Amino acid sequence: MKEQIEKLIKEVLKNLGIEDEVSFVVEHPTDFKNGDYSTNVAMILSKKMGINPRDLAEKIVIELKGLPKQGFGEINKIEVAGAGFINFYLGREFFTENINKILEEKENWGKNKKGENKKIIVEYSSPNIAKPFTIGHLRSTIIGDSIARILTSSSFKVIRDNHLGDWGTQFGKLIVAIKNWGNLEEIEKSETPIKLLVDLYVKFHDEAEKDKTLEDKARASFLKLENKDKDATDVWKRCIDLSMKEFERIYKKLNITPFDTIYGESFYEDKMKAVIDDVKKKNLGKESEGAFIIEFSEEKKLPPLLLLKKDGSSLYALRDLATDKWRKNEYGNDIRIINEVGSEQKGYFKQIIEAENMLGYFTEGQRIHVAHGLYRFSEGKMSTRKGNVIWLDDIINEAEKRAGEINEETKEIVAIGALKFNDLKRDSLGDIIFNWEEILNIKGDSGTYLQYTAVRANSILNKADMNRSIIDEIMIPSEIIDLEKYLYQFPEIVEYSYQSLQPHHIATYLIELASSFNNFYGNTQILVEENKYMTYHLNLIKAFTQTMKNGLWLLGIEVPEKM
RNA sequence: GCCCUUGUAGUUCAAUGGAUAGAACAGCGGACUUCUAAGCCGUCGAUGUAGGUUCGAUUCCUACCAGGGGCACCA
Repeated sequence: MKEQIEKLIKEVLKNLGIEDEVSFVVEHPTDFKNGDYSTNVAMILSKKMGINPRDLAEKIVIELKGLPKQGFGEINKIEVAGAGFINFYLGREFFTENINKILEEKENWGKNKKGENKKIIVEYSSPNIAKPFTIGHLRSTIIGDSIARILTSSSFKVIRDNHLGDWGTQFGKLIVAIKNWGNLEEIEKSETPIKLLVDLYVKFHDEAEKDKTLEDKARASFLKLENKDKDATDVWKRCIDLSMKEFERIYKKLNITPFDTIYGESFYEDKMKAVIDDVKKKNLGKESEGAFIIEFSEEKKLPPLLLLKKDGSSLYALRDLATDKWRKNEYGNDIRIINEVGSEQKGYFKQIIEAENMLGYFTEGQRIHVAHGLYRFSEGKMSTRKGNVIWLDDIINEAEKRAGEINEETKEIVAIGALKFNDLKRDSLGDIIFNWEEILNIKGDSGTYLQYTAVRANSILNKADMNRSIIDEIMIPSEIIDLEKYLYQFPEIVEYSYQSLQPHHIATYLIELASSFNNFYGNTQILVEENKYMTYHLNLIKAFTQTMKNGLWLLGIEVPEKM
């Protein structure tokens, strides 16, 4: 439609003797009452031509109306408005056709698309072994899962990768802590093994402030691990088993799509040497204060990237480079990679992406860091090291308690929906100040509102199928209603979310969609007999239910049977 | 010090350079034995400051103010 309108306008400009390229746009006005499409062409041109924009717009409209009819049979009305906008109003047939399309698409929408072999890795969640799964990890998990779903619906072959933090000096710290103050057998028998491991991790940092040799001991322990020391490896493996059990339980509870690959950092342990070789071959490496680093050109304004410590053991960056090199070999040169990771790592990812360019691994745009802000207390940052964290379990329990006060049966699905929506409704870049009331919101702009509205629409359909009820008094409205217009925009919203890799556009859209439904059907009388308007309404409600379901699927929010 | 990022109603969030800045919560005021109250209707209320670019700026640019984050052996 948009292209059609653009074509018509270009034709008119030609007729008016304007030959130059004009960079006008055709778009949806923000307000439905300003039409379905709108163009600013008159405002762009008016200055150049020295004509009042409204007069020019009128002129263009007259020309438009003078064109042969074919090509814009679906346009009902063309109007000049505001400062010189030309607004196009579409007729009912157009929207009815769209609703029929939605009803037909039912079975093969989005998630069932085969994919056109555009492979993309979405790396998200990536919790650290033996650290708590707190609200901090929640964001990457929820947003990453949603982005993966959006990409799937946009015909990508998505590879969901959980890049576990199962390697690094932290394990040295943990091994030292277990040796000094813990007992692994007892931890394994405990009901809350992860909490005990975290306690030890926190204790390590407390003690390390008093005893400076502890940090060195931790580094030594990690070096042992890298050298495949038997005892160290045993402790490491047992910690991983404990953590994985915990993570799997949480993913299931959160309705996160199962990962395609779960390769921890340790998986890439033997793939790092190849990167060092590449760096040396390209002469990009340098020794500095005993460490092995990559330096960037001055105009990049990036600090050097450390690959190896002075004791020769590896750093995060080297493991990441090894990871991406391996992925390229495994999935092909065209593979795209998205890392959904906190914004505090923005600078780091700039370094990684730049380094991979220099190494010739990837080209511009192939590697993307999707950043999200952090959950914070109003007093400051959450930190595992300091022990001031909020466990995800506590949040889920509290959310279920609140949802359970209204309906015990649906409390789990509602609690998770509320939690997820609260995250997905906002631009992910900003920080979130932790607040119980906000995070567990089940009123107003909430996942619960969406679930509830979807359930209610479904329930109308069920009653209608039983031939008992129908919507009365509302005949077919003479004007196109907002609900129809919102339904039409769904694919564009998904496309926009995909382009910007921002699920929140879908979230806010769904709120508007649901409101427009409630606005129209929220206060309706029910009749017990059929009438001739039934098909219009039932199709509209069906299309609505279907779109809500698709939209909520993109956010990873389930719809209960009843509420 | 350098780099990144965020400032929108009392609060939590929207807004693809467009039209009267859109919701929700809280506040105030309503409707109603229903498919639906986890809802519906009405009302009050906002772009950090100062410039610039533009026909048009919450959006782009500059400076300032105020938060948050990063910057060498953590990840």
